[in-house]
Amino acid sequence: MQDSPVFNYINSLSPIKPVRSVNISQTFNSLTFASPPSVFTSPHVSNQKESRFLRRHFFSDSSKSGLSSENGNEGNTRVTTVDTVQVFNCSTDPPQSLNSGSVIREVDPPNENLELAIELSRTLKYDCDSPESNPAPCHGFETDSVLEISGTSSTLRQFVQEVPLKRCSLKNGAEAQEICQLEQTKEEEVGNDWENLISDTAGLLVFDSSNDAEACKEQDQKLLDPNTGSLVPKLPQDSTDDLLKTQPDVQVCSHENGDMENFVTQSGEGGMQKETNHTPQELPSTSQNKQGVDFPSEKMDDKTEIDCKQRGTRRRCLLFEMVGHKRSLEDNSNSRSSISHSDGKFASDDKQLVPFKAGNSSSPCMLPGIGLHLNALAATTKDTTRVVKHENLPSGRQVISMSSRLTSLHSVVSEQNPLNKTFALNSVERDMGPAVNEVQVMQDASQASGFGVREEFNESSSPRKRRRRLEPAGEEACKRCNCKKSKCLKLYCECFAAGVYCVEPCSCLDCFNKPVHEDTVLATRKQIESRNPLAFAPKVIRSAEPAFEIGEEPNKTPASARHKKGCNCKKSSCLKKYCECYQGGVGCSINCRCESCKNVFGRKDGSAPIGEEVEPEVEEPDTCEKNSVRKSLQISEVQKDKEEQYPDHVMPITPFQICRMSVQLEFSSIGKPPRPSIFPVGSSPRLQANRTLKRSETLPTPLKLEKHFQITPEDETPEILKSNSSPVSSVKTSSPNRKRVSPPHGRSTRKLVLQSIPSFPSLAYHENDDLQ
DNA sequence: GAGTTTGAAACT
DNA sequence: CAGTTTCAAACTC
Repeated sequence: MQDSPVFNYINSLSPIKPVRSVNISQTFNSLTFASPPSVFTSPHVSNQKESRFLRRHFFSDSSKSGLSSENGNEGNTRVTTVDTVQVFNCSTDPPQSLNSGSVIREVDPPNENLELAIELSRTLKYDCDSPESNPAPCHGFETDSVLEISGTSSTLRQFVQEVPLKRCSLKNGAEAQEICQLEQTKEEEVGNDWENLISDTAGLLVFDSSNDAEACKEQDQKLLDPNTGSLVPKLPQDSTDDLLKTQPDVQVCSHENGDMENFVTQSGEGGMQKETNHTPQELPSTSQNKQGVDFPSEKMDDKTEIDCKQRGTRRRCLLFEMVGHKRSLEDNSNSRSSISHSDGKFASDDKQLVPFKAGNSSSPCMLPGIGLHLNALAATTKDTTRVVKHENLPSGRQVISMSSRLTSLHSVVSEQNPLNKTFALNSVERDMGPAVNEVQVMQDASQASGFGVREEFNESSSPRKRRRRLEPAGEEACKRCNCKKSKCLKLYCECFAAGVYCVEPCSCLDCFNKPVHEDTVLATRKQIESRNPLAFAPKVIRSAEPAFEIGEEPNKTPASARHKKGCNCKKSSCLKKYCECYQGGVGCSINCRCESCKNVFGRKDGSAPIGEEVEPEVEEPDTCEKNSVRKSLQISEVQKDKEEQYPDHVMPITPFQICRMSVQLEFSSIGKPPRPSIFPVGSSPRLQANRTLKRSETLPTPLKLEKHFQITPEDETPEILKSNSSPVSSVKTSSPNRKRVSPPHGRSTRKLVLQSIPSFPSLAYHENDDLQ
């Protein structure tokens, strides 16, 4: 690992790490809140909420079981965790009622975001922890806490704050009161500190990402210092010694396995630290627990504890990252360090994640796996089954990335075992950090054809995860090729045309559109592009204006949305999918040479489209994708509704796109097996063209793209936009799903984003900005 | 599932 | 650029 370029890259980024913690938290916030572009903003919220619920349910089930076991088994630490759980329960339930009320109050506004972040982290944790290694207790705790937290939206804060409190107070009945007081004081003092808390927690999470206990410790310490530097100092204040002595919670965290607890503790610590900062007095009483956990610095136990904590944080980081990857790649930067460290765990996590994903949409994102993961992600987003499949599938689909990095990575990943892949991907992606945006772009591009958009970023290769996530879901679920003579190296092949590798679901013969033949694929792509630079560009271009206008019904394709080349139908009357215009859900235009055009979406002659009736039909073919996507989108994003929903309905974007989006969204179940991974087309002009189109007004792809990207980019995008107005960000911002999933405030991600941003021109972003 | 239809992609 | 061939999806049975 250390020798790996990725690791080096991460190291180079190391300076940022300290900041990351804070940044990350912010990124989450931004992601959850701001990230979504204007279009997605509202939807994000909704998505997040929904996702929460889903996650909650999922977690609740698993977590509950885990809790029961954990509670019985674990000692102090466990108790603390239990307490935390109780606390959460209290928040919801009257009994302890510590300060749940007050806590909730504070939390409420940010609750969603926090919850999202927490959930994400949780999900990530699950992923990481879930694997066999972790002792049930730890997981149980985390899950429980998570569940509870998720259950009570307000709990986030509580969760963080309470966790420490819990530890401290759990044993002591009065502690709860103290905690409540602390929380209250915190609330009063901190006021909006919850964000800070989040950020802190995020930082912790970042640390957690690293799996290896030792590495984690080291890194964690390092990271902690920078990130939670405040925390460290605080710890002493809190009289960590007492805490440590009193609570061996650290022990509880079985280094690797105990991560769950660690997470909790850490999260609590994060909150505690802040809290402590604010309310040092209270700390002493409750601090014991906290300190024990938090301030292991001096004592060996402390160290171990710290490690555990760190681990926990790391995992969280991973979790965030994971989340981020799935939903928003933004966090990549943050997770980098953690990721690199946690590789081994990741693999396990990923595996676990898969199941989780299935259960939760959260899934983990899993970005983890590159090809597979991406596919899985896509699949997972929609269906758990897919996720599983993806996992099972070694290489799954991969995006074809022109960029050397991406391609190489993809190839490597694809070749690697699923776990390894996931891991590598994660690391790579993280390294790629900026690439995240690219990934989205890639996805978009891939959808349309496009790689081109990402070309710039392709180099960064960050897009992979996103791409994978996005792409796989949509395309995989939706499409498969059945090529027999083209070897899947011609535009006849839908997979190839979509910029994705063929996957198992494909029935193609002599397929060369696989990561193994990456070189061939890329060469062929280049050749085709040389002939037609727009060959891989989306066939349907929407002008943002009309398409999304509220007034228009989704069914009707905006005048702006039209097929790139126009159709040439003669017998189908543009009423069947033979017609690319119809298939794309757009009306025929002057460019069409069709005969007896009866396109429901709009006739060549300019006659008004039939209207809504058409949509269903058009969508039907893609129903799986579209439906899932739509649902997810609708649920998730209100703002986007106009654009997204309409786009989905109206915009007949390529099914791939839809599928991908849906995948990214995570919600949807899957319909179809994962699709080929997207090619990281390097420098295809397409991408650029697409971007331009988007900006200019390419409706279809942009929408989809936006959707895909929404999650991660959003958070970043705003910032980015502010700073650079990178296209990538815009794209990402658009994807509501990710936003939901990862609320990363992630400043660290910001960094990454920034990098990526510059490279991309954010076409979609403009729209988003406008919308915003 | 096999066969037909269709129109885009590829080729000349 | 037009015409032809190839191809695979869409469609039908």
